[in-house]
Amino acid sequence: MGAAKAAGDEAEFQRLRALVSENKAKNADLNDVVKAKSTALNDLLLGLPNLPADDVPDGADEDDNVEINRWGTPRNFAFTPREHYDIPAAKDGLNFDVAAKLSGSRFVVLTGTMARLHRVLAQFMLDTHVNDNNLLETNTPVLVREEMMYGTGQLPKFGEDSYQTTNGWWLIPTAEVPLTNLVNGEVLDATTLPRRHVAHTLCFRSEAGSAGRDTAGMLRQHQFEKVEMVSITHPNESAAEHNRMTKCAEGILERLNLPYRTVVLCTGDLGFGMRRTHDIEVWLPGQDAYREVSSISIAGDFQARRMNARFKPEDGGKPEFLHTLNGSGLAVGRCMIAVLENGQQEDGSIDLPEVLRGYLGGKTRITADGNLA
RNA sequence: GGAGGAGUGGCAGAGUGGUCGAAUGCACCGGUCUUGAAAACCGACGAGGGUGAAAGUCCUCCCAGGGUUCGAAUCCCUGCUCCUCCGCCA
Repeated sequence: MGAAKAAGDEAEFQRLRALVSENKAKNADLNDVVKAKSTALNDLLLGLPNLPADDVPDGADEDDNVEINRWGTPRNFAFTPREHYDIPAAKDGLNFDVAAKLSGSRFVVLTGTMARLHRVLAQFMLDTHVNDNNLLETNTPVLVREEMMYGTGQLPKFGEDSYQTTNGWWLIPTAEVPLTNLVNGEVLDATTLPRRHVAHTLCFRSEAGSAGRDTAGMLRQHQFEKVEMVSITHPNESAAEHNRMTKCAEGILERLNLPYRTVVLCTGDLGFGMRRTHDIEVWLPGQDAYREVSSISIAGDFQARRMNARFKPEDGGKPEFLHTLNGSGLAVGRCMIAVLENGQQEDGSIDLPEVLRGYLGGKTRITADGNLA
């Protein structure tokens, strides 16, 4: 038509013009149909969970998880060990009442030695991951766009578990969201893989559906701190990376001399977007139970597909989807609970792990009245 | 928060309604020249997807999404991002 116009052939131009106009209406109708159907299809696809890896054990719930590692021996207590919030050395520094005044239930105000221990634990974790495990320290926003929550799989199905600001940002429930979405929409050079990030962030969770569970102490909070690891890998490397990350997390507990066990989640307990998940559970003598301090998962290409995150193969082939993995390394608050409960003494004081001494001015314990000594 | 301006290939930067997926320069790549390199010169040179054994071929893409039009990089609307100024704040 451009040619006809340029040649000044007005008759041909008008004929073509009418023809196009006619087809245009049909086209518009068809486009509407396509759009409606593809939106519906997309919604369905976004609601589909990931496929478990072949070696994930079948099972209905957490009782069917399979232990794959156990480290350390729980101490033999000559007295009945207390829960963290009842230990004299910790009691005054964990203030749930004043936190309730400020913010409501499931919050805590830490003061003095508790605040310092909490901070120091996070720093110890970061230092270990950066210096010994070669992860890239990363500091991210904790408010993210909605599409990032789709990218890692929190949305569309699990919006009620997180918080959203009035202008549309989401508060991250885990640093997995910003760290993984760093590669959202990117085509990476294969030679830059793997990418290994670690970040210490606040996390926010509504804890919808957990009413009445773990309400005592600081085990389950709306706001907590976590050191998170995220690896972006070539598909061939992701399985090995999963084990590497698990060791990184386990290493933190070993250095802190805290007994733990590692389980592989069965199909029934596996999260929406994950192929295989290892949970690391630390021994809490006050509860006489192993409790989760870390969850390390391989998403395969599940998140990468949602994010359209790809890499260019070294042989120059077409871009392929990356694999993404994430894991806590570790939940700071829960880890502190373990330090408190495992180190408690009959006199109400707490012996601290050796590795923290350098962070605590050489001090080795918390006295029953809450001071470092 | 207010007022302006801008988003084009790896980078810079033309293009303001008609064979534009897009000038030019730089970078990169191949070659000539050279003992070698540089310079100079010649050539090639955006991305994603479909199809194909390959050569090729088709589709989509000028921040994103809508709209106007027979036709949009170009006009309109919305969003996002960046820049400048003012305000405010850590």
